[in-house]
Amino acid sequence: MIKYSRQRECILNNLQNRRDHPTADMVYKSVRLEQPNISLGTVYRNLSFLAENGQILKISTGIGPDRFDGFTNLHNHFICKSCGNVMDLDYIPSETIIEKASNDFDGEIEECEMQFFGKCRKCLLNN
Amino acid sequence: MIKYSRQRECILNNLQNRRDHPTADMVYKSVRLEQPNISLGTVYRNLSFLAENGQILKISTGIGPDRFDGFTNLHNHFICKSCGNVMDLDYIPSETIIEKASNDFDGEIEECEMQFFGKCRKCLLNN
DNA sequence: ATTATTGCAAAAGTTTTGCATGCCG
DNA sequence: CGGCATGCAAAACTTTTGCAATAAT
Repeated sequence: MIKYSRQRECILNNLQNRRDHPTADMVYKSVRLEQPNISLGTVYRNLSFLAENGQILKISTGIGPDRFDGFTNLHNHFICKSCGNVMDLDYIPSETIIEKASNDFDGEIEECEMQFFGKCRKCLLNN
Repeated sequence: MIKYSRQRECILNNLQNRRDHPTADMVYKSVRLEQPNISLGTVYRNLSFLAENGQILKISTGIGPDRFDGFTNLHNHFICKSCGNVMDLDYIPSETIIEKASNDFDGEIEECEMQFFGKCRKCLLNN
């Protein structure tokens, strides 16, 4: 049974009101402005909880700590290999990817995520 | 200037002779059978080196530690949400994904990786 | 009253790094 | 010889967890 928690609500609100893709620690620092007593452990616990419930996305980029995204509409991510920042990419292939990929695979595919890597505009200019 | 190292060669060979997607520690344990004095730090350093040089792939799954892949031909990965194992998926969309995605994006996209999530055959049966 | 959730702090786990030594070119 | 690479161990970082206290139903 799931009980309401002010901390969880703040974390979800925080993620839904920003367009970057913060780390757990960034969420922690930001939420602490409203909830000064919240602990980092609680942030981690709720981020896991919300991600498992599909209310947020967890993004593992391979560059630094995991990132989180409060927007769960269908989209993909670009990851800058230079600065590690994550940006939204609204392009979605027109093919029915999961369906086609399932033909090749002996198990149950539920989700597909595309990650694009390269250099963001800012890092291109700073070279 | 890059110098030859027996350790690096062993690590690369090890990855190219297995079809799983081992963690750094798994590579370490395996390579240590031939190179008993190799250290975990050296394994990490060389895995990073090889991945940056495009000789191997680094895979961040979001479930446990990073995985590595000695096969760099174009393919994608399936990640079992139950056991965390990584498997190859040879399906490649027919669209020119990167080209199309670049239209939406203000930076330079170099690579695209697709990760499929779900349950592998083994985990489906064990329920 | 019951139990999910929290705060705190310690622990676990992964990856990086400093430094003296060894090995390749 | 000069400098990259290694082994070792410590450190840095990220994330998880145990437990007593707090808060929601």
